[in-house]
Amino acid sequence: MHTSLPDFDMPNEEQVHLAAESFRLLSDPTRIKILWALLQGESNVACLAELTGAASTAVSQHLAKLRLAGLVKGRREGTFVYYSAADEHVRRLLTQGLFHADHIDRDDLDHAPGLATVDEPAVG
Amino acid sequence: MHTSLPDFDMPNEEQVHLAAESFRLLSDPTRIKILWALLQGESNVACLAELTGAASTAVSQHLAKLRLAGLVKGRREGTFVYYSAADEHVRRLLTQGLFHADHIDRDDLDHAPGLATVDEPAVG
DNA sequence: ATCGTATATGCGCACTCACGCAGATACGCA
DNA sequence: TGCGTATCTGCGTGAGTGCGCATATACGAT
Repeated sequence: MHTSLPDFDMPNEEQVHLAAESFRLLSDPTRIKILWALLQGESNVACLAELTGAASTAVSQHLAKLRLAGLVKGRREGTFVYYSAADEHVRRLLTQGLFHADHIDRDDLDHAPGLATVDEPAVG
Repeated sequence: MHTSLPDFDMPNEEQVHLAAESFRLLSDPTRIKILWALLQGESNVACLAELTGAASTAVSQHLAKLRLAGLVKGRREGTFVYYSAADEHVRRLLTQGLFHADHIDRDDLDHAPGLATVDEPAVG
């Protein structure tokens, strides 16, 4: 049936699921702004709310999810909680996503597929 | 109020939105499998359905969304439509996401379970 | 102890999404 | 022309999600 690709390499179910979960956490504009801000320095809920234009409660809920996923970490100082991005993976993912957004070649028009050529120069 | 960061750099609203949309498209396990398969060679709906374990209609709908977003492109050959990944951005994003899945440091549970070191997916 | 601020959480609503089903469409073949 | 296969699309359903509101908690100050 599906022929081809004898040595086909499909990631583990769990790995796929985790990746999907990570992407899902990055699929919200408010969370992207929050993470982008945290990549430039730690901040607290009120500050992030102002920077992102979202309500404090919304920011807090977003931070809770990001913290559960391990994408951000919090440091309490008095009544404030200063958050910061967890690691460089977040930066890479987010940077790639935003960079990708600048290079999107949309063909949401019908775009009859008469083309071929799947040439893919090796990635560095 | 939010002090700090005088030269704070926040991406455009549109760029954030586009990035969120891209991430949202990558936030589904079935679509991740589809894209991962297409990164290793072009394939058709039935083949992808078998590889991913999803129904043909579901795969077709996923491919439609991915095509609208410009992440995949289709080439018709008779009754078959052979899909392939659009560009290297998809590969980089997906690879980073799957690679990131291996290095997640969750703090909702004390630590990740077994998950025996799956070597980084060989790209290119 | 009480009060005020900063943050977190439970609840409800509106919205989106993935999936399955059925029907429509495109293409090759006779 | 008609038939069979591959793919696409419209509709309904169940599950998930972001947000706002109200409330609860944590901390410092008095």
